[in-house]
Amino acid sequence: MEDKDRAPPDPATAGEFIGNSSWSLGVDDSDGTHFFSGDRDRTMFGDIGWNLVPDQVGASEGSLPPVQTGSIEPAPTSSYRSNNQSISSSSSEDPPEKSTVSDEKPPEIPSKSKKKGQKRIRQPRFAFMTKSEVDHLEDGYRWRKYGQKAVKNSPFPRSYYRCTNSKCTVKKRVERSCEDPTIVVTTYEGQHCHHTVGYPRGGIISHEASFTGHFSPTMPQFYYPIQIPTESNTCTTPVSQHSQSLDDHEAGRSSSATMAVSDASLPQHPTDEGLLGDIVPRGMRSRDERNI
DNA sequence: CGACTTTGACCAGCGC
DNA sequence: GCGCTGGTCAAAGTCG
Repeated sequence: MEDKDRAPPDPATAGEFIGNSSWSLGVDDSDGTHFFSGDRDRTMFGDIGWNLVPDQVGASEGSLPPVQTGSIEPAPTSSYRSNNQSISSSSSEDPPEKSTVSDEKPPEIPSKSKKKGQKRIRQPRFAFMTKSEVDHLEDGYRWRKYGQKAVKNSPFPRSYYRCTNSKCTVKKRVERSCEDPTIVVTTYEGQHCHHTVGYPRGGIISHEASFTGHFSPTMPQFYYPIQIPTESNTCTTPVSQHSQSLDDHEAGRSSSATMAVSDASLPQHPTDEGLLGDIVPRGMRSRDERNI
């Protein structure tokens, strides 16, 4: 088990983002979900929630802070199991500086206490799609699977994970696109109130880590969004329109790999402010970058 | 032995 | 009200 945390990041498990160089932002009215859209390259992600890393405690309790801030830190890597199939992400259980979600306990979620009459509180959600052959992408945190369900109109089951940190209420949902089985859709809910397991051994970080709770400018790359239309729930990942471009890029690749579109390599990006700018205040970014 | 996964059952929300 | 579906629980099993 220890080996898991020490193993070098596995590109295959890290997955590959499906990205683009042109994108737009839309909103899915079904549940206040925001989706980024784009049309090229590999990285793709959509904001299925209201924010990424709400700074204030309780922000996730329904309120939707317009700006997200949060702790930014070196992202981690994780580990993988020997069979290379069931990968668990490593994570740091220690919250050295719970600066952002500190003082108070994380928002209480009636997860375990499924008491009658108690309404489920939705946490901010953020989803992205990754081209990967493995379902569970590593993101620097450790997750415990607590459920799996067959999804309507999809041949692929959906897995439910919870952060192993007892104080952390973050959950994530992993499922494969019904239209493009090579694409894994990961949806995060909530925000981590702790740091990741540690710094990446090998320097490769999964994209997930950067969005789950600690948008990390330390990572040399950012990802560009693609549209994740969600007209209906029949298929959470209608990525067909992207498949082609993806395939083009993926041609020749045997499997998924951690792939990031670095700022530098994205000339057409809306600006490196783009998504990042919407999420992490410039000041914070620079500050953290200095910590690299 | 502890951590994690699997899996069936249960519960709540939602649409009809 | 009823049925469907998503989400969660928790016991049992697996693995290192």
